[in-house]
Amino acid sequence: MPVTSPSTFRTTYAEIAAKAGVSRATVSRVLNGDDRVHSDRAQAVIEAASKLGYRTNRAARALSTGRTGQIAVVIDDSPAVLTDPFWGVVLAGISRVLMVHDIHSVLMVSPLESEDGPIAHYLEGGDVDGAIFLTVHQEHVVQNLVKKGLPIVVIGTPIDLKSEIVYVDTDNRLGAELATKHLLSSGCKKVATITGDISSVAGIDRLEGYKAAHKSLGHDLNEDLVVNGDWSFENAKTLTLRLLARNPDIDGIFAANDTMALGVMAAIHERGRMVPDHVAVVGFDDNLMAQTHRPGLTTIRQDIVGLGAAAAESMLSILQGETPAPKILPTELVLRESA
Amino acid sequence: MPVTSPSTFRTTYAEIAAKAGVSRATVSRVLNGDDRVHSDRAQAVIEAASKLGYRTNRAARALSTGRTGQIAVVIDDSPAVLTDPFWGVVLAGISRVLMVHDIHSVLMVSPLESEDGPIAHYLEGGDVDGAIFLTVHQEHVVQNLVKKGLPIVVIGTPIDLKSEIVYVDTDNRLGAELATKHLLSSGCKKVATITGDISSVAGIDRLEGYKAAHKSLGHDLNEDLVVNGDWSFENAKTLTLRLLARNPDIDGIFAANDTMALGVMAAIHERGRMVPDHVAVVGFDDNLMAQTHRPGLTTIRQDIVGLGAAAAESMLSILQGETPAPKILPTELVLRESA
DNA sequence: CCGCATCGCGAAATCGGTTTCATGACTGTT
DNA sequence: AACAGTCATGAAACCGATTTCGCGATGCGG
Repeated sequence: MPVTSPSTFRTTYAEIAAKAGVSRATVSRVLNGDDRVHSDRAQAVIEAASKLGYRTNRAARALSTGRTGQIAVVIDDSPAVLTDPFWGVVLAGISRVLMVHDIHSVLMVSPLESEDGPIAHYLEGGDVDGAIFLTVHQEHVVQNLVKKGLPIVVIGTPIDLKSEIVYVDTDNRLGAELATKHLLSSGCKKVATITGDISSVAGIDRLEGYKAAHKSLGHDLNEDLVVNGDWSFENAKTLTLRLLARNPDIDGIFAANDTMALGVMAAIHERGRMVPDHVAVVGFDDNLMAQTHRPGLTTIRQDIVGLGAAAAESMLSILQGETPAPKILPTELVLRESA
Repeated sequence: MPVTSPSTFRTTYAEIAAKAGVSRATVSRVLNGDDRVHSDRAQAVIEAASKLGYRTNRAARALSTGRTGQIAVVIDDSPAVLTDPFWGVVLAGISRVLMVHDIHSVLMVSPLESEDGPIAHYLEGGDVDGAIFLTVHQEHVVQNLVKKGLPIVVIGTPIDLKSEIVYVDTDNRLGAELATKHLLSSGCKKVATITGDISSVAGIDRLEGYKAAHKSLGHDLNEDLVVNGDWSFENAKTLTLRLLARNPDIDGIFAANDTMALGVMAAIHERGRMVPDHVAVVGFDDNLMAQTHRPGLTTIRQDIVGLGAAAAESMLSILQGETPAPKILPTELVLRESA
């Protein structure tokens, strides 16, 4: 149907072929870097293509090769996720890498409820060559897609299926250890932690890092100082108030993310105590709020762009038939005023 | 090239046609809702398609119809943009609407420097049916694409080309007026404003709203109380310190976004003054920080998801050959502690 | 100088829907 | 009962790039 679309002006191989005096097959070979073409002919093709302003028609190529040149990026459609600046930056990391390889990122914002939900539906439809998941609640859905042969990379460590799913993640354990060690070695005697959601791997790992730091520095572990949070500001604040009431002599708190660290500081202030003089606080993530809050939040910086880039690179690797090992990215302690 | 891809198992019209005992043409008609097919045959086709788990091949369809069923979403690749939670939410709004119409969002994260930059390149390539721009610095680049017939929607009001570009925006002027009126009518005598970047339309409009509120409530406008910021925390803080030094009796400040409002509050505290007792503060956006900061920030809420959804709907409308009018979304005052 | 392997290249088939066009069946009119 | 006009349907062309296949030309060994 000749919908008079903007693409009316697109050049095709036929035109290039005519202009360069070769066949369409040769045009294809040249433009795809097949070196078995005489250099003068190749030159002619390249010139013709550039003069005519040729753009390859991805649909046609996809139909012919079975590869779409597109990767789905799947994000959970919940306010908590989309509101988090974290994912925007990850997205940028992914997009940059893929774009260099002439691959488009197709955004799918939707709850990945079930195996036959809309997302799984789309992904199985063959519209994309693979999928990168930014958050995974339903591992078996992912596993199912993997089994069907769809190249998949997950950002964040899987709980059960570490060995079956390609993933990239921040070194949560070591980061948390760094944070806790900083508190312990800068003089704190009694360091508590507000954990993240400990049904998530990140939550678990950051807690383990906290414990490892104590062990490694020869400090006793007091289970009373470990409080299970849920990554949110309000909850962390409430928990901290309760924690400080029970243990007034706490002089350091490691919050498993920055948002909670702000909640922790709010609670400390509300109790009339000072950060860091009375209680030192360290967070995790180094998000914008860590920088803009006063006092500035000492925290663990993740390489967020790097996380996205690593995911994209793992995807490229899978597409080339390899099976990349999980990638764990290092973290870094950022010193500000809070500890 | 028969790359043994996951899509090896895809059903085609040929198989459905065979199973239903009709021709491929008829399959196409039925699956595209052409009602000129006997209902029993149509039924047979539908059943066969569902039994075989048919998924339409978008590449094939695109090649045939010239429409890709994809819309580009273009975001500026700068930390300031990607770090802003705002855009993630807009993205969700866009994606939701488009997905309902079976249109994919292709993410393009890149600086849109010039008319022959990579983005313009892609967009002209015909890989997408249209483009939604989340931020626009170079209006002429956009205009150029519009002239070439590419359906385009811009989020945010254009500076020069209001009449030539389809856009959606928040009612910045009225929102700012609301904010300022709230300050003035709740007893503030001397209300200053830290503007956004006044080379942007949002910056200008929010400033105008500030002025309109004064006029409307019969307050004099003191140009000394208008300070040009740049949307950033640090800058706002510095400017506020200077402002308060010059005008110690300021008792209200309207910051043109929440990030700056936090900077304003930081400055106020640093001067040993209290929010809102000494100086009341109102922001704009209602982002996460407005909610988590203590004291809670009174601010103007934008319907961010709505902004994305409106953009997507305008795009759909353009794709149907219409020329939608600009859409300006209403705002709402959110009362918290800061004013 | 001849035969066989190699090499560059074009003709044509292919990917999977969509759409035009022609055909045969059927309806209704006189 | 014959004829024009609908109508549902299938055969085939088409979208544009890729790739197989085979042909003619060249290069090499003997």
